[in-house]
Amino acid sequence: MDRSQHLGELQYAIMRVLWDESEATVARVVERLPRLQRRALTTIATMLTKMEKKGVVDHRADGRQFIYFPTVSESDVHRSMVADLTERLFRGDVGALVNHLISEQEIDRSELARLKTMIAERQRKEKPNAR
Amino acid sequence: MDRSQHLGELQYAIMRVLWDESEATVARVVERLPRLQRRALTTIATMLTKMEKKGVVDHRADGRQFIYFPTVSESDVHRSMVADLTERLFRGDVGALVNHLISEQEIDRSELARLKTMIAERQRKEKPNAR
DNA sequence: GTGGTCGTACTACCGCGGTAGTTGTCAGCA
DNA sequence: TGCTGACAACTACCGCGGTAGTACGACCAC
Repeated sequence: MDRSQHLGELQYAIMRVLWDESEATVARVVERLPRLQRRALTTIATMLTKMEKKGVVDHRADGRQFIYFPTVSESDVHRSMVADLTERLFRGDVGALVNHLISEQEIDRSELARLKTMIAERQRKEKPNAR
Repeated sequence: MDRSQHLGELQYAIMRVLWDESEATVARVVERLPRLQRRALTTIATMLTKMEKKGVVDHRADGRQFIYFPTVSESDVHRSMVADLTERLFRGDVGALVNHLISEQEIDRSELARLKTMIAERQRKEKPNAR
């Protein structure tokens, strides 16, 4: 099982470029990286190699160049990383995490209202085929 | 600034013991660690030393022994780690994270209802002194 | 064909979580 | 007084994210 598609800061930034562009050469990735994440070409190339070994990207050759593309979606990564944290910190209790978010984290009134709507929406989709 | 009170798996398990016991010797920590996290005494001692350097625990001497105690609370750590992930994955948008949780993560009907109550509760506390 | 450029491969290194053996020290006991 | 056991300190290593220099192969321009 290829669990642990946990990505570091830079790796995630690289994935963002790839998700955005669908595919890109190393040079293209570097150029699309936000200033703060910008690194030497070789660094990004190394990172991409490691990420390929990990299975989150793959590449095909175009002449001399390698064109990299993602093999996992952004929501795959989100799911995996959020689930990881939820497990670590709240023994997998998603409700406890949400509770933490609305009680301990900065969140304004309009946001709260938006969330209520989201939940109602979700309930509508859930109710009909309740198991 | 002592940011980054990000804790690894074992470190968090150690903190859990410390929060639970208020303070403990190395031996006591080992003995209270869940089976899966149990490690050699020296490993825990090393870990505690590193954690002290990081500022999440401190110790006092009792004769030959060191008694360790936490210097940060569990909710401090939760806040810090959750904020970290929110920043990384959702550009700090807490609502986006909650949205992800209720739409992508496993969550059942009764849980959904519980969350609605939590939000309503929170709104009652928020509304009066709306800025 | 020979040198410069482009681009990947290889290698090395840092920091940190994690893991634990070895060493040194001290207190209490024989 | 000298041994032993309990502890902390020190040291070393692994894996991985991150960082980048250097080597090397291929292609292009002259």
